[in-house]
Amino acid sequence: MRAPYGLNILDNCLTCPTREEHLFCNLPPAAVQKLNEIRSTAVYPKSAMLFIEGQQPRGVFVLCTGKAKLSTSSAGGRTVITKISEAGDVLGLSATISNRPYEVTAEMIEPGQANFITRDALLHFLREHGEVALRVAEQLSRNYYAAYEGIRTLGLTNSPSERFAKLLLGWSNTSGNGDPLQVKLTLTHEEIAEMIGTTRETVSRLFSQFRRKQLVQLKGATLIIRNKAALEKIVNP
Amino acid sequence: MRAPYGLNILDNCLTCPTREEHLFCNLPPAAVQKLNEIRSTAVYPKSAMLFIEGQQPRGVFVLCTGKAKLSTSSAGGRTVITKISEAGDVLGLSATISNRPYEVTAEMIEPGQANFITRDALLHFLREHGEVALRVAEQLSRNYYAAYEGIRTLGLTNSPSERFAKLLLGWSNTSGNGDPLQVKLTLTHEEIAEMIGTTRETVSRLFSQFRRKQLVQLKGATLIIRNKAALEKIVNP
DNA sequence: GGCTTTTCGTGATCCTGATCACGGTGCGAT
DNA sequence: ATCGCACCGTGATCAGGATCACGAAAAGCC
Repeated sequence: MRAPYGLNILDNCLTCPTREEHLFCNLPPAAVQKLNEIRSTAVYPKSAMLFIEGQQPRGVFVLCTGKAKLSTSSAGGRTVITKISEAGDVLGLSATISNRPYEVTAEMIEPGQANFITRDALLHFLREHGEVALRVAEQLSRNYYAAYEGIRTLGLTNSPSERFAKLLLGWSNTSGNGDPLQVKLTLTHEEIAEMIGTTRETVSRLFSQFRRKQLVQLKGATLIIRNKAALEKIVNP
Repeated sequence: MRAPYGLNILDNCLTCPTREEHLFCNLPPAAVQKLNEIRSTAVYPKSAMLFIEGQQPRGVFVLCTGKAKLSTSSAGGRTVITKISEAGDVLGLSATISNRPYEVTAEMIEPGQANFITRDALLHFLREHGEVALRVAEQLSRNYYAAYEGIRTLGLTNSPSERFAKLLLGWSNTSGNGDPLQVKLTLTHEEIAEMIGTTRETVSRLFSQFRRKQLVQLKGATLIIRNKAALEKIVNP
């Protein structure tokens, strides 16, 4: 089955290859079956908006493939990216549960597919499947932890270089492969800047600086971590 | 009934004066009754620690009276205060639900009473009272929102004066009385600094500066907001 | 009431990162 | 090919806070 943007469409949650790993995916078959019925699915191009900060919550999106960035902006045009979401992530959960406006904007940065579940259907489903409600609470707790991690990096370390090093290390842990550690870069400097609360120029300079110090090396869109220990020392001086 | 530190002890959730307002308090009588049975209560002096960041979660605390500050620290000794909790707040909820270490330290800054519910008892209670589990999810969502608000202020406004003005306005909205708006100051400059991610000295200077500009006025421990509009202009320039 | 301890006010210095500015590079569209 | 556009690299400048330092004021404590 083919879709726009050269993607395969996943048309059944029960046979989804990443089913085991995530909330709403790793559930008793009966529940997944039910989910499979109440969801609708769509494929989104790059820079499509799933929802926008401040909108009334329509429901949740379960990202099946692709990547999305979650961000929040100020009136002054400043933006913070709070998370890069990947396959399996549930977007808009807290807003939908609590019926408050979406607290972030979700924008695709790599094209992909997402399932949508309306608020009503979700609440109805949760009431029928009490065991899943607790899972939701756990997921919300995890989100909360992640948010806290954000607060810490933004609040406890007010030097961009520290935050930058921390970000690189985070990447090397989650998506890093092999030794030397390689990470594929998908974000622009601008976006990186928005993740660590600084400016595009500073990110550029940090890259240069880290390259000069042999901490990292750049091969096209691939970042190679050359001196992990030194990076860790920057984070915890 | 009298307790140490000159406080009255509240010995029954059903007759608690703030029962109406908060999670775990505003519940069907049967549920409150049950809660009343599984909780234990204690009175804490100033600077008592309810729990410490990184500890395995023992359970949740429901603050009945007094105030507590929630903070998180880095290895480098830097500290951020993420919230000042007041009567009715539930502390340690997300850690307890998800069984991860407490993500913050909770320290009393005004003596008060707190009920404690062990993790096991809470989970058992939630499984018996399914309707409360959703309430918990809602509460977690609210916490999450609050955390987001923190990220925004720390990430979107990197000028201490902006954050300071924002903090003052926040105070005037929640605890402000009368016109001119009066707010009782209970935090030290150091603590204020930890709330807005700056240093003690900068907070001192900001107070002076705001006083010189007639934005606020200080009468002992009482802060009077003289020019709310100007403060708002600092926040949204 | 005197003692220690915490908290506050403010000056002087220094340095980092924001901001502005401009040219280079790479890539997709036509 | 080449035009256009988004992205990147780097220099120059500048201000706002962090940091250090010290004394004054206020708040607990016998």
